[in-house]
Amino acid sequence: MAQNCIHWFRKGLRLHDNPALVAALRDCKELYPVFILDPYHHDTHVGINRWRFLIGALTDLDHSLRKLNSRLFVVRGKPEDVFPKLFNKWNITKLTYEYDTEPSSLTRDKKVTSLAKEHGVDVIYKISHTLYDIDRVIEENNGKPPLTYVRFQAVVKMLGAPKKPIPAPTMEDMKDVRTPCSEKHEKKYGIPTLEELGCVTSSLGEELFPGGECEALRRLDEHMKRKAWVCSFEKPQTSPNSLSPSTTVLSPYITFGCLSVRTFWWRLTEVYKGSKHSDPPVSLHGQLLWREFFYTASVGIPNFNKMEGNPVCTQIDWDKNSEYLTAWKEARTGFPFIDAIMTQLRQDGWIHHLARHAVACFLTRGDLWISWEEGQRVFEELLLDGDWALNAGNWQWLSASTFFHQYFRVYSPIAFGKKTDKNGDYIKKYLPILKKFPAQYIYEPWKAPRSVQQAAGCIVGKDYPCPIVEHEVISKKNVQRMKESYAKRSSDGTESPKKKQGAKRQAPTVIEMLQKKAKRTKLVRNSSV
DNA sequence: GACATAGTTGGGGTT
DNA sequence: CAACCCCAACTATGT
Repeated sequence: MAQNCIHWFRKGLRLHDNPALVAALRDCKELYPVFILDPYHHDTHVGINRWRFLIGALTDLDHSLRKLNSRLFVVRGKPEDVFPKLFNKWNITKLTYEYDTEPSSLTRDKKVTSLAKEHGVDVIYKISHTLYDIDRVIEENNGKPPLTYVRFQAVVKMLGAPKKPIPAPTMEDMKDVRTPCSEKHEKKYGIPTLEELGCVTSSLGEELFPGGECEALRRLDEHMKRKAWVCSFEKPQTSPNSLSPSTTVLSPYITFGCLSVRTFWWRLTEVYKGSKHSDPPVSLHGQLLWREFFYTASVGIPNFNKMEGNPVCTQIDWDKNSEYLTAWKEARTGFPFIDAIMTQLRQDGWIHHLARHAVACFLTRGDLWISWEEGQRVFEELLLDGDWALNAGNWQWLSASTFFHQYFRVYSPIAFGKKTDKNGDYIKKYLPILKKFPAQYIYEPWKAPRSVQQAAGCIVGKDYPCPIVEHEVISKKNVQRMKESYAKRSSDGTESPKKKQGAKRQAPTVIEMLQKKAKRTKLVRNSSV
């Protein structure tokens, strides 16, 4: 019963904890590890840093596969065009891949699965991108995704601890397996270069977070050695504007699947064992559960990356303002804290979670009143850890559209950063034009007297932009606009009353209600005396 | 009085 | 100081 198998790498760019790959190796004679480069799918929202990370991850994967006497095949084309050809060419009998909950992936995988059936190819997929089977989580919560973290925690508690990761395949597992390779392999199936992907490499900065499974596991080891740090980790206590990251930055590796979340989870469990440690939501375990929380929401809520047609998202009359949007995107808002963060995002491909809060609030409900969908698009392009579910979920959160509703709490683009960086060293690192400004004015350089601006060699309005909005004024106005949107939302709810079965109780008359109220207050008074 | 359902209230929400 | 909504726990009502 020897099989010819394709293991299809998409996310999950790793050998460790890869159950679908292990399934491919069972009774396998010929193994073809494939990654599909779809030029139609990938051209729009992927920035150069993300491409570079992917190339790193694929290169590392190919190296690891070579050590197992195999190779990676990078195939150019659309999956639905590519697979029928490969099935025939390699006499494929089995296709394996890691389950992906993204709607566009599900559509794609459905197509490929039916093509496989037509070609007599067995399809096996396994869950290993998330800690839990997301559909199970929703089922456990009576068919609806939890909308609060507390509720989510209660649900996963009932499901028990996540599955343990499985080890990477060894030479022993590969002893009866071969990967036929032609001499034209590099030319036909080689890993792409940035040039092939149409990237302009002249603006490329230092590679702070190189892609790949080896790098991921090395970084994981490094962090897990810091037992005291791991055990005391509390996300809200980490700084958004430290000069080097105050958190692990393992997220890009998790996004691409260079690192298994289950491996991360169980390594943390080991480190925690027998020691006092922080707990969710603020702990490192808690961070992985946040990811799971948003994955669950993204699976259970239709149109999760949009406002319209998204049943849990508050409908807000966002402005269309390309001038503001461009200023935000290109780090020209005139607020140094915001512009520094947007510069770091573009250059490094990573910014701290709280920095994301600051710029997201600023773009949407705080200052510019631009739709969170615009911000989502920019993050998707620039973040190395840009993840469909997390990006959509967090943008909804920060814009107070879904999950979070205390819209009157607005981040100040001036005060927020000062808490952890009084001198503005972070601003000076990413906006060198401001580096000679005294700390007193670094968060609001427009307030500096002309003489100070001259001494700093930076005239506001000429060398660095004036603030595009007056935060104190606009943010108050926006809170009112939020209030209106929320009012509309709740009145819409009552206009279409839910039909409730078996509602046998009559509505009380006004008099009855008043009587009841009187009774209640009386009771309260009596009991409190 | 047991049970089911509707309505009310208060506490809390990762920063 | 509360504004927002969600949820659990409570009370009230009806079978």
